[in-house]
Amino acid sequence: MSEPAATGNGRREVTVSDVAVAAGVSKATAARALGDYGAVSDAVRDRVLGAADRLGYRPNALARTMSTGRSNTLGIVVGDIENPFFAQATRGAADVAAAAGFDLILSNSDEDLETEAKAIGVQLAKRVDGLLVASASSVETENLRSVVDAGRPLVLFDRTAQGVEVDSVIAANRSGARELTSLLVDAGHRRVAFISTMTHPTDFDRSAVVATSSVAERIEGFLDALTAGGIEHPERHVHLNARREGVERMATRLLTGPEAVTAIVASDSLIALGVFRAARELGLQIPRDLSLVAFDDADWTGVATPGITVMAQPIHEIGAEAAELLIRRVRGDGRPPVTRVLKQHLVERQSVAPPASPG
Amino acid sequence: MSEPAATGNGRREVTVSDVAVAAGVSKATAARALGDYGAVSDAVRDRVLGAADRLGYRPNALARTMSTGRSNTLGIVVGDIENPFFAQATRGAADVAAAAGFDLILSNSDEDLETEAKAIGVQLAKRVDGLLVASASSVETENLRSVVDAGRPLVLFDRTAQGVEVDSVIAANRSGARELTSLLVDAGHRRVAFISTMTHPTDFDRSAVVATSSVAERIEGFLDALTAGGIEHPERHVHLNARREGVERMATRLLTGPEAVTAIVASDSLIALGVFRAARELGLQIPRDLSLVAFDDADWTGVATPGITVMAQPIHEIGAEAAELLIRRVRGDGRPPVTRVLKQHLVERQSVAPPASPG
DNA sequence: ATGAAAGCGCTAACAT
DNA sequence: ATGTTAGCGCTTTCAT
Repeated sequence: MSEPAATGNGRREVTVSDVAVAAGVSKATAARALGDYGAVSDAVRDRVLGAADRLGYRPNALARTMSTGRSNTLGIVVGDIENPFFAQATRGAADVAAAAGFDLILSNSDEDLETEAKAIGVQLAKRVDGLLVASASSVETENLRSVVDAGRPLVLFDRTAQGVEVDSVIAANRSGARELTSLLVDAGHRRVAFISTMTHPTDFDRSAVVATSSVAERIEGFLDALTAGGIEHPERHVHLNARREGVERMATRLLTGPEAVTAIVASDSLIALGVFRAARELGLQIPRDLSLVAFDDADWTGVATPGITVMAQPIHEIGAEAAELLIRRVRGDGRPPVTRVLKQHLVERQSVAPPASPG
Repeated sequence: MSEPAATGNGRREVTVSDVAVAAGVSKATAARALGDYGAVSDAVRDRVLGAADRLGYRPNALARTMSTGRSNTLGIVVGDIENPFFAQATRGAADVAAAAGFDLILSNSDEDLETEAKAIGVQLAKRVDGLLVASASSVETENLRSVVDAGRPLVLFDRTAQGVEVDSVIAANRSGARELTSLLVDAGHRRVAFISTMTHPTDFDRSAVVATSSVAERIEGFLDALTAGGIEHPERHVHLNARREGVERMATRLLTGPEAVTAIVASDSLIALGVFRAARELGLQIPRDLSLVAFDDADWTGVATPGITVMAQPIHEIGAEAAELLIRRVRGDGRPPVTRVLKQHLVERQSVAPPASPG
């Protein structure tokens, strides 16, 4: 340990001790003045603060965490910060955290369990006071259990997890999907596809367990609507693994041939964008040749021609609410876990019409 | 310090000492095995690792940082993570950081100097090994100086800062703006407006110092093109403070009345979106009634009707390159600071046409 | 109100 | 190869 507290350029950090010496008081007194706790006389406080200022003292949050056991930091693990959904949810959480005096550490899981495990490991190692996670899997929950086992408060958002008894904040995906899909069915569509990028080992069948609960619920709502519309084998209309095949490629496949679909429900706005592009590429007009609806009121859905009808989620609020619940837990709230379900709302635009050739 | 290492639920953390005792070795040996450094016999390593596993040992990264002086963490301060530009740049940086074994801590500055100061303070307090920042001001640089003074490596991205001698990664904004604006001027437009949300105390005049260097450079390029086109008083065509007035409101103002502009250069894709909406609201057709160009190849610019002609920036690369430079500095690179200027490239779509009533 | 000293969990000399 | 010990910067008893 030749230069323990040395920075890259070889300069040593200014510590409480340095300030104490400069102010002619004990370390403890200096620390009290600097950390704004305990009792310090005004005169001494001024002297200490002055010295700190002069020396350019910067508190070491790590050392503080070491002795107090609290980091005043929350962690958040999202699929991909570039996804506008996660960006907005993160912003909602960050604002609440900041208002409560907490910092936020962000990690991407890439919707991959191993990457998620690493991300969580890092956060735990950094001793965050609590963790917000949109888990890569609602079924394989060891990653989440490890957080609970480590004794750290955990709040799930966007997705719940089976058998993990913690607070969760999600949207009413099933009813939202039902409403969205009904628009299509009621317009007369029979060949309707649901597209998700969710990774899944096989083709979808009714007994399948879709790893992400939010997607699973949307599928349920979708099936509800098809069933209500008297459409047989509704499960055959669900198409997963769009990431593997490529959204545009899958959309192109579904939109061509004798069995081409006349309507599509996109599981999120990124998928809808791929479908939109594929349709344009094929020379198909929305809504004449294809009716398209999606989740999330992304920027482009309002300015595209035609505007896309979407089910909007209160994304900021999801993040904010999750952060609020987490902070409450960090502060010692011991009530039984709650699951908050936030409403979605329909934004009708011009992307839905009856099918050209009914059937 | 009644329960120093206790977690929220009162459980005590498992430490190196605990593992050492369980494995029947000294703390140092256990630490060596756990931290994967120093020399440990295979037999002992297995024993230690086994014990650690059994006890559920989780390394404390904070303690490690305390003794090594390195956190293996980089900080990044952006204007707003919800802005796709920053989301992408952050992702680029995060990927490079992760590949090099660094974590990333994110803060939003809201393009506000005070908030930025706080954010930087937090990062410094957490002893990040280095800092990436897109500064709220390229002119008032005390925040950045404080980083340099603290001896932490600093890399600027998207924006440079006057008199702060550190690595920077920016895009070729002036030439990009010149090219983009020339499209308009060459098409015959004379009443062309440049819109930015940049806060500025007064109306723009030639001597004004625009706080954000990237915007300042875009303005220069814009003026270059107007001047080359023989347009007088080009500076009167620059409109700042669009955030204060509201982008749509400002666009509406500029697009109506006898002096209505026939073309607009939007300083970023969010502004362009506001202009697009305002135009639609006014019943103006692009490009017949209004030619619109912007920076950044955002999703919507490709699916809107008509497609918007944009100057695309290598956003990921900006973040990635910045992170690379920073990591190099953290590792001790002492070469003089460099400024990397990345090329922009034009994506021509259908939003530019000659003005309806020339002049 | 102030000071002395111990301790947070870890690493790094320095022995052995 | 392993153990002993000091120390990172801070907070917190416990005295005074």
